Amino acid sequence: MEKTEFTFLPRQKDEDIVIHDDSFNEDELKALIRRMNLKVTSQRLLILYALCEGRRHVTAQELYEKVVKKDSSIGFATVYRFLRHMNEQKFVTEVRMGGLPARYELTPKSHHDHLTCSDCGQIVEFENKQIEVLQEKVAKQFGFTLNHHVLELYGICPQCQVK
Amino acid sequence: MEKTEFTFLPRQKDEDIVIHDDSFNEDELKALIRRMNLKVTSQRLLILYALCEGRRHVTAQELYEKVVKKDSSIGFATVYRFLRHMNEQKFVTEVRMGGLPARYELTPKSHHDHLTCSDCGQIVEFENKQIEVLQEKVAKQFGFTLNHHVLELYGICPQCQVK
DNA sequence: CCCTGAGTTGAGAATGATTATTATTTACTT
DNA sequence: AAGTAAATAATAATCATTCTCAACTCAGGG
Repeated sequence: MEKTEFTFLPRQKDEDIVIHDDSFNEDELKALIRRMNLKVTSQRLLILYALCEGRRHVTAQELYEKVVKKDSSIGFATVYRFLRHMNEQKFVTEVRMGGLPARYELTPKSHHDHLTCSDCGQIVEFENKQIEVLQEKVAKQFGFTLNHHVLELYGICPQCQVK
Repeated sequence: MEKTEFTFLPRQKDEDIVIHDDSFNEDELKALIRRMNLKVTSQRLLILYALCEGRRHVTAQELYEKVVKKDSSIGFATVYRFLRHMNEQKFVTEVRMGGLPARYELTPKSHHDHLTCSDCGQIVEFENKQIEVLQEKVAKQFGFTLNHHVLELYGICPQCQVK
């Protein structure tokens, strides 16, 4: 288990996370930023920190609001810019749904698909091997070699159904 | 081949389309609008006409520009409004890709997904009932009611594999 | 440790797609 | 034909995101 993996293993819930000083330490975050050929700044460290420790699938605004609490002088453009960089370099993945604001997650090591609530935007992740096998089958049927797919399910979540 | 099906059978290429006076006649378009519980107006007829005759997957702007040539007084809000109505009533389907403007197509009678060649862009449409059943299963598992999904497979087509 | 220049930042303006507002016009009902 | 509810054009508003740019800061060499 290598140390550097932590940044790519986002947690499911806030409560799951206990940050010991040596797990999200500055050096590791700095190395991560350098790997993207970017300069290390306090702002970027803060943003990364918030991303690692927070809930998955945040919008840029949510992330900005979180980060502003730690450093009230930070600008939202900085958050957008950094998210864009990280997305380009595949360190985060952008998820878009309808016309709603984009949501970001640290790119997971293992693939998963999304089930999104059309009403509140909540995203549930899932993995289904059977579906994946069938996809391979379809591709083969047309002589394609498959290398990537997007599966997004849209519906209404239990909470929104009540309303 | 029933007459009323034409509106739901978008064409692959512009060249495929020959509009004889009796195929997209006003009465049929009017009936279509009334089926949505909307009033028949010259603007809506024009928009519908442009949608039926044009290429698939147009943006609201493209459609507006097309329609404005026939009636220069038409407003773009009218196009957006009507597209929204038709989308709500499932007469057109909205497709969003990245942060790009939404694209619309007349809702095809039979649902299909896409298998796209990452190399040449060729698109193969397919349908797989088994996958759809599994999707319903996943949604139910999380308490969601499913109403729509996007499944896009990306790979290399047989022709491009040879190269 | 300081200099330098290239990269980064914050603030706010700009953009682009889409939606809301409103006064006016139009379609359908009686 | 007259009344009324809906639709329209024009334009303002909104919302997420990107751009601009002057001021600031990091990294690397002397």
